[in-house]
Formats: sequence, C-alpha cells, structure tokens
Amino acid sequence: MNVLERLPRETGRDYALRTIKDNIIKLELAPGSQISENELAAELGLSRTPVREALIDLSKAKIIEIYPQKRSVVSLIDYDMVEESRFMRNVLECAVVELDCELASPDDIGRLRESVRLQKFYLDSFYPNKLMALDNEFHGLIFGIARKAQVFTLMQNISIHFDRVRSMALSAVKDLKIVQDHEDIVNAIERGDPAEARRLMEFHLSRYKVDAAAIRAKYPQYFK
Amino acid sequence: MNVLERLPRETGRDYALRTIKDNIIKLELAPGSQISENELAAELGLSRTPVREALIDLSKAKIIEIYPQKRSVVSLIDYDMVEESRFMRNVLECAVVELDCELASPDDIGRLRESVRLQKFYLDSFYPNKLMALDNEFHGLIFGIARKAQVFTLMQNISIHFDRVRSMALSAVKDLKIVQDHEDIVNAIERGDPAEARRLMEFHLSRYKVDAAAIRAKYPQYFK
DNA sequence: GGATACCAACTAGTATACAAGTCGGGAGGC
DNA sequence: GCCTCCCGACTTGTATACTAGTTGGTATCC
Repeated sequence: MNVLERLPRETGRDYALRTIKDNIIKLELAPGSQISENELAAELGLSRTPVREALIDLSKAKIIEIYPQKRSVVSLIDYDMVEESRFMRNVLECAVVELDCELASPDDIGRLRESVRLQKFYLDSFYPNKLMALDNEFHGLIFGIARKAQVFTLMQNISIHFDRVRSMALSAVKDLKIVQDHEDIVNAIERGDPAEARRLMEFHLSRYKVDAAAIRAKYPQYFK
Repeated sequence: MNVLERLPRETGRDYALRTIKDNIIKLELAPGSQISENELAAELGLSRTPVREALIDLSKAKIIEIYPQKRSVVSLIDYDMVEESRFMRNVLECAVVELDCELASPDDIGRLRESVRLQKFYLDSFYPNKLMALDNEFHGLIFGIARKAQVFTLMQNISIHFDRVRSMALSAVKDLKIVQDHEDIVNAIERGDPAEARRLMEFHLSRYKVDAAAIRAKYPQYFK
C-alpha cells in the first residue's frame, strides 16, 4: 500500500480514511483483495480503532465488504453499482448545472476557468493523478455555486465506485475530451443557457459509461 | 431517550445507530441538545465503542456535530440543509419515478398498492409513527423498482434532516393529502405516464417545503 | 474587589485487552 | 486412504484503560 503523509492536526481516523480511499481508487488495494484491520493499522502506524472506524465508513458505500468475524475485502467492481453511481451523478449534476446558469457570479466563472486552465496544464504534463483531483475539484465547484455542497459530499460516498473506474479510464483513454467538455460547460454556464449546460453535462458523464467495456477487457479479474 | 428493543443478532453499533436516529427524528433527542457518549452507552447497555461508531456515522450527515475534545450536540434544524435534502430527494425521486413507469411489473404495482392500503389504515387509526415508517417504505419501493436501492440508502443519510421536519409536520398538519398523493403516483406509474408521475412526485415533495414556516413558528427554539 | 492562574472534572481520540465467531489443518479412528 | 473431530490461529466486535485537550470554577495574588 502507498502510505501517504499524515497532515498536521489530522486525526488518525481521517488519515486512515484518506489513505485507504486513495489506495482503493488507484487500485493499490485491488478489487477482491482481502484487507486486515491489524495489517493496515501496522502500516499506518495506528491502532485498530481509527482504522476500523475508517473501514466502517467505507463499507457504508459498499466499497468494502465486511463479513463479521470472517474477513473484509475490497469490493469487486460491480457494474450495477457503477451504473447506480453514474445515474446519481448524472441526475444531480444535470440539475445543479442548470441552477448554476442562474446563480453563477463572475467570480464563480473565474474560479471555474482557472480550474480548467490548470487541467489543461496537467493534461499537457501527463500527470493523471493530479488531473483526477482537479476533475473532482471542478465538479465540486459546480455544486458549490448552486449551494449544494453537502449533496456533493454525500454523493462522493457512492461515487468512489465511479471514481475507481475513472481512474482506470484516465490511464487507458484520452483525457483531452474531458477537459474540453469542462470548458464547454463553463461557457454554457456563463451564457446562462441551462438547456445546453444540461446537455453538455449529460454527454460529459456518459463518456465513462462508454469506456467500461474496454476497461473490463483490460482488467477482467477485477470485475464481479 | 426512548430505548428501543434490541433485535436478535443485531450488532451493538447497528442497535445504537437505529435507536439514536429514531430518537432524533422523533425529537426525543432535541435539536441543540448536548449528547454524551458515556451517557448514551449507559442507557443502551453498551460500551462507548459501538455508540461512538454510531455517532461518527451520524456526524457524516451533519445531523450530529462533534466538536473534538469538547462536546457533541444534535444539530439545530438548518433550513439550508433541509433545502439541500429536499432538493436531492426531489431530483432523484422524480428521475426514479419516471424510470418506474417503464420498469414496474404488475407485482411491483401490487406492492405499491398494498403499501398505500396500509397507509390508509394507519391514517384512520391515527398512528403517526407507523405512518411515517410506511411513508419511508413506499419511497423505498419506488427506488427498488428502478433498481436504485443503493441510491435510496445513501440518500437517506441526508434525508434525516428532511425526516425530522416531516416528523413535526405529521403531527401538525393533515396526513390525508400525503396518502392521496401516493395513490395518485401509483396510478400514474401503472398508466405508464412518466410526465404525470414526475409532476405528481414534485408536487408531493413540495408539501414539506410549504409547511416549514408553520413548524418554525411552533418550535422556534429548534431552529438555527 | 478584581484579574489571573491553576486545577479538577468533564469531553473525545486512541491503544489495548478480551470475547465471539470462523476456518483450515492435522491427529486419530475406521 | 478417507472421514471426522478438535484445536489453534486467524478474523471482527466490544469493553476498558489511558491520552490529550477543553472548560469552568476557585483559590490566590495584587
């Protein structure tokens, strides 16, 4: 496992959660692999308690399955779950981006454009992890503008299924289209064109759906 | 606090979560009141560990606020949060009820009708707690038919803000309209009329929005 | 009398000990 | 050789001990 650096004043639980989540998305903790509270605790330099609390959290989204008194495993990629995750994102983000068309201030537009500019930079630099973080940040901004930050936070609980697939896609397919999509969406928001913004968002999110077959062909052992 | 009966084979954590949640929704644990891990553990006949795990879970949805090393309190009713919660439900349920119009089998319709029938029964019997449970069950059925059960589960994390307001509304306003709404929605699903189903659902969910002012007048001390 | 510094009694965070359950391997009987 | 039983080494679940940080009251100093 890739042990991240612990942030100042970060609790053990938050540290464990952040690290484990990161490793799941990046497939360091591979789908289907067994995990042990004791082992993770030792690797992270913590006791079982905070690690266990993090695992419980992850099990809520069914990204980890805890079989009591038996074992805990990283869930295999379940396409039904990915589809639920995609559905949820799609429905919520399309509704939110419509709101943005009414609510976005010039400052908001500026922040979105700055995010896209950075995305282009890291796209050219071929730095996929950073690009994915910026992608998340961009979508977070979209929610924040519509005053739906909490919805975004909770949506991310299930989105990890989607993120994991995205993580594979980002190293397997071209990222170029994604960043261009973002730019188009910002333009539609700035013009105040909710119908077009929705259409673009829906198209944008549909890309991951299309890529799934290729990913499955590449990593068949990770699928249910 | 109203201590529920522990179910067979239920873990301490699940028991604590279920009981605390129930008490929050029913306002036994009043908005703004301080809670103590030790006190809850004693009341539930558990140690701090499972109680603490339950509280962490609830804090994720911001229904409980944990101030490290200081105190934990039941969150005051934050109307922005209720609105986010309502927005999320509205967007997701409207999308799901449209899917239902295509996907619902005759058996599914039967289950929905049975639920409505029971709702009518408990409406006549004036048994609001049972009615609210049936209301939740009804909405859960709507999601299950569209194969979006996990979305429903995660949505409920934030819905507790909404549920708490609903709990006040059910004892303060007429329930009659709610059950009638449900029946109308089932009819639209059975006819396979997605536009009408969406319209009815949106109207149905808007009721709680309208009632908020009256509730606030009745329980001003519970609001932020 | 008023301001300050300290201390006791809380809080939540973490570590550890123990309980309960699962599973697989090996000894023993046949 | 094969089946069966049992035991030991794992797992997660829970209880408890301890750490660290906050708070409010009180004694003390000025």
